[in-house]
Amino acid sequence: MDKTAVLQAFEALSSGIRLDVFRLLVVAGREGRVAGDIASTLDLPATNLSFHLKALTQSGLLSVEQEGRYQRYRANIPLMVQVIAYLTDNCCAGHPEDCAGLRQTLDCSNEASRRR
Amino acid sequence: MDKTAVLQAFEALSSGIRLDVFRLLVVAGREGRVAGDIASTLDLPATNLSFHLKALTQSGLLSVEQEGRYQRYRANIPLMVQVIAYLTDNCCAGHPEDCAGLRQTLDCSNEASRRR
DNA sequence: ACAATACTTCAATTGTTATTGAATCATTAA
DNA sequence: TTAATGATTCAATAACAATTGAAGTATTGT
Repeated sequence: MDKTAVLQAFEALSSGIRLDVFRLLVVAGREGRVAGDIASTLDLPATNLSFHLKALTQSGLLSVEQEGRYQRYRANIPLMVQVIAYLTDNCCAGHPEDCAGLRQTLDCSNEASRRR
Repeated sequence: MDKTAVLQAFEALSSGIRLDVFRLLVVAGREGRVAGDIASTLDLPATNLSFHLKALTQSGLLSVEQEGRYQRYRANIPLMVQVIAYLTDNCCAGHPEDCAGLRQTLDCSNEASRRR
């Protein structure tokens, strides 16, 4: 994973609007959401949302697919995982207990995470 | 975990210098590193590094401790974990297989992660 | 006490990012 | 084919972040 890609991802996530958009699409999963749907959910002018969707897409965190006159956006989960891996790389070198919470937090197949 | 805290963390990580600093300290672990040490490792002027250390510290991603005339910085791993949790929250609702790579990637106590 | 070292703050400049309304493009419905 | 809808682009303005050198504060060594 190269640093500039990770940086672009963090830049993309460092705006409140884009963070909301991305999280919305993380939850939406495979189905994704079309732009207008996102705009009304987050109560944003189309022009401003478009600006942020472009930034997120250019960072690679979102993908777009055209559906007639709609644009369907989806979160790129594998990229998200790679970014996290880059950040946490070697995080507990010598002291695995320091980041014990990490595995637990991220085991999204367990009960606790479903309750979160 | 509140959104503004997460945003501050992403803002902090969205600069190449701060990303390098943070990762350096993630690897350094409990021991941390003093400012001058970080400056020489990353080849940065003290004044510029100081600016970025302040931003990282204000975001909560770093802690500082004074040691005589030195300032020792450490990564705040629990906050990093919370930020990741916020981002990945509900990431595989209904489709656990979509983020199967997540658990594996982040199991830093396993062999593969030590080799990364 | 004085000088040196470690680091931070300040102020000025430069560069980058966000927001908005108007205009545009593409697709669908009448 | 004309009108309506969904979405993006453009240009202008406003807001914010990064870098630098000079000055300042705190601690240690002589």
